[in-house]
Amino acid sequence: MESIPERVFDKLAEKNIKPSFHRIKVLEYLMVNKNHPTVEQIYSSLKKLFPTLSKATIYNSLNLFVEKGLVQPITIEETEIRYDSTVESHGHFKCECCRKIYDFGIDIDSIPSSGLDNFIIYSKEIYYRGICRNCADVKSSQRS
Amino acid sequence: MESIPERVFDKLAEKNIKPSFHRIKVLEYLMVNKNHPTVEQIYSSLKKLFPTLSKATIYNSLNLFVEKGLVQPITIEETEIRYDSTVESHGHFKCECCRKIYDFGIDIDSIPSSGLDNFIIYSKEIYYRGICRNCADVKSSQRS
DNA sequence: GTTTGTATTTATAACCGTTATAAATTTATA
DNA sequence: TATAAATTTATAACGGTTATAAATACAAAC
Repeated sequence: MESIPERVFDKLAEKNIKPSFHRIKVLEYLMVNKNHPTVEQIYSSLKKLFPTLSKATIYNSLNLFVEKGLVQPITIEETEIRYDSTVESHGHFKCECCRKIYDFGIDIDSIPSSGLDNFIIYSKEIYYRGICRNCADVKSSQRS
Repeated sequence: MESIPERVFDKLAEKNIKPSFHRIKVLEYLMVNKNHPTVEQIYSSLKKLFPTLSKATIYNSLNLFVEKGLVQPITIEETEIRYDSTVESHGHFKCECCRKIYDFGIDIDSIPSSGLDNFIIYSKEIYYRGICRNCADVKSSQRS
């Protein structure tokens, strides 16, 4: 099993992205923090380690990663984009109560669809919204 | 078969939304124009008919409709929200070439998922991205 | 028909995530 | 070391959305 720093280098090399210091740190952050962080979250975390960091660098890096298919943007929020370094098939669930975004298992490619004959499909995203188990538990215990 | 004006009234009544003049016009617009319009598109169209219309009214009406489950917001675009008066199960495909958003048939509820035990699910959205048939045709004919 | 209170609409400022721009810095190449 | 190219920084600008307060429309009570 490769370590994360090793996998960061491999992923960047695989997509022909020059492994600059900041790009490495941004991708590493995404691979360690699987909680679908926003630009602001990535920026404020890395800023503590590297005080000269600019927010534009986060945007530059992420936009490059998305363009190259290394990272998936999650548009489940209306206000800001979240990012996920896992591009394999899975869904995202947003709890309307605690606002947390959960991954869940789903095999998107096994789902039959109609009306897309001769369409070329690059990516598929599945978003569910509702109340997560934790919040549902709290609510039901409050009720009793 | 009910006419659209009749269905507009029924839908509003069903959700206990007072049928003000502007709300009727906004919902009617969404039910006639099934092309997932943006706020700007709705506003500029209705503005021609009712010159005193304010854009805030469009936002107010749409936010109310979404809150009441009458209309579905589509967040497939990174920059702006689109709206769909069809809340029944279907997917949205965005062409990266012509930017058009297509509906397609898919039975979301038949798809097995894992990791959401005891989660309460309110809504499901499926977004595909790629190249639509029209744009794919143009590209392949250019190539030859 | 007034009067009074409430809901809706209008107009506009403010907010905030993102993009654009240009200067500064770093990195690569010769 | 000199030159060119790429990256990062700092900040202004952009644009979709929300917030605010005034104006208007609507409803109920008298």
